[in-house]
Amino acid sequence: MTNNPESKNGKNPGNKKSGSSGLFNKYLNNRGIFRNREVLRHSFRPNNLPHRTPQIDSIAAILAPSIRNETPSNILIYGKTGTGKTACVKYVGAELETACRELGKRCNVIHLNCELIDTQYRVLAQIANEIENLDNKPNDKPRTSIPMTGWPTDQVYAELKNLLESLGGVNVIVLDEIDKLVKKSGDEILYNLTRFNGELRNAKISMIGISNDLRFTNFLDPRVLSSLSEEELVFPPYNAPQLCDILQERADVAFEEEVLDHGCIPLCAALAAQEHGDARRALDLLRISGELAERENAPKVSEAHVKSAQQKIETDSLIVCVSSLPTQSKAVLYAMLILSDLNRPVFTTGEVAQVYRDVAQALDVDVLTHRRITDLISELTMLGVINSRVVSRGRYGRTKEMWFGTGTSGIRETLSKDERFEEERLHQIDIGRFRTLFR
DNA sequence: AATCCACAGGAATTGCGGGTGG
DNA sequence: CCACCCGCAATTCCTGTGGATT
Repeated sequence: MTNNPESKNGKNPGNKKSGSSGLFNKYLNNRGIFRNREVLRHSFRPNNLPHRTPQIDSIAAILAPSIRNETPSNILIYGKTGTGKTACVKYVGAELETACRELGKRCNVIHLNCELIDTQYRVLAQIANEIENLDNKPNDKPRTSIPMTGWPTDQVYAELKNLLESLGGVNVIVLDEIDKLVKKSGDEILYNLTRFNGELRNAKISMIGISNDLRFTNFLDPRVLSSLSEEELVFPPYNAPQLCDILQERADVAFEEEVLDHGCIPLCAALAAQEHGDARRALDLLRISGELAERENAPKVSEAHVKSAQQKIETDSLIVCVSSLPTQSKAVLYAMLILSDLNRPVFTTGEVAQVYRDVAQALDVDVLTHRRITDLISELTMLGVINSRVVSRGRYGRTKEMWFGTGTSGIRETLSKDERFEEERLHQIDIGRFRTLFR
């Protein structure tokens, strides 16, 4: 989803020996824009999370019993992307671990990203392996008594139980993106995890589920739900002023003195606030603005840079979106391109369907029905590739008008990269016929 | 006021690939 | 290994409809 243009930044040094070409000199002499660009990445964990104090306090209060070796309640956390859920949980988790260590208690926080670890087996195995290697020094070679595949699930379950029992203490298991896990593998794992506490004498476990999807509880067994959501927390989206604070804090570290124009941060915040208050988006904007300024050797980051960064993010995501479209949708999109080449800024479903027929035949793919085309058009609208609205033209029927938002060049370029859209085939389409047809 | 176009878009159904349990 | 099921793309059939024209 978030593609990092970072890697494109590296210039190819060619075949010359390093240091001799002078290729990088202009970057060396340039007084940098960035002091520490890493701070702007979403993987970076700041040790201060503005506007999340209430949430942090709640989590801390709920987890507090673990320092007295008691079992904390399970927590379910909701919130859209970029609202700081993961950051807050990691922060509190780290604090809890250090607090316990000072008291000589054993308490582990195990963070699992369920987007990667998405089956019952992998969850159990991953927990076991993490617990085993908790006390390792950096140079110790990791112990893996449970293979990543091969064992029956109940054996893994038993092994993990032994492991927990032998180590003791409170274990907080964080299931990040838990909705992905449940959608893929069901809620059986969650049920099994809740059962652990009944079978353990020496150790305790507690769960924190983090979900982007507010409706995901629909997929849960009521018993699992009631146990998992003993406590519920909602992370609301940030508003523009709050995003400003977040950005300011990181910008102070990330950029050199005085390189940011005054309006940059408020503008980034405003643009990101329009899109559901996503802090990641705001940080991306700021970082890419800086990178753009750096690349063109500008002394400062201006609001214009922010605007082109916004533009870049938009076209980048458009390209990713279009290139991942199924062939049929691409064919529909290509039909629309033909229409717009005929100097028709807006076109109707019927026209698209007619042109599409020829496109599909030229591409040698199945020709879908009109009904299906309307659905594909709706999908393209949903994805923001095109704009559309239903209009009534009285005697001349009721249809859907559609048009391209920003220029077609990005779309055209992306389509031409699809091997099935070779020019040779597309030349078979009789564009002249349409020119006379729609007049 | 009645008509009627050119579709929108809902419901039911089919066909297909991938996964699952026996 | 096969039978089965589920999710999804796609088709078929269908009813609904805003408003210029008659």
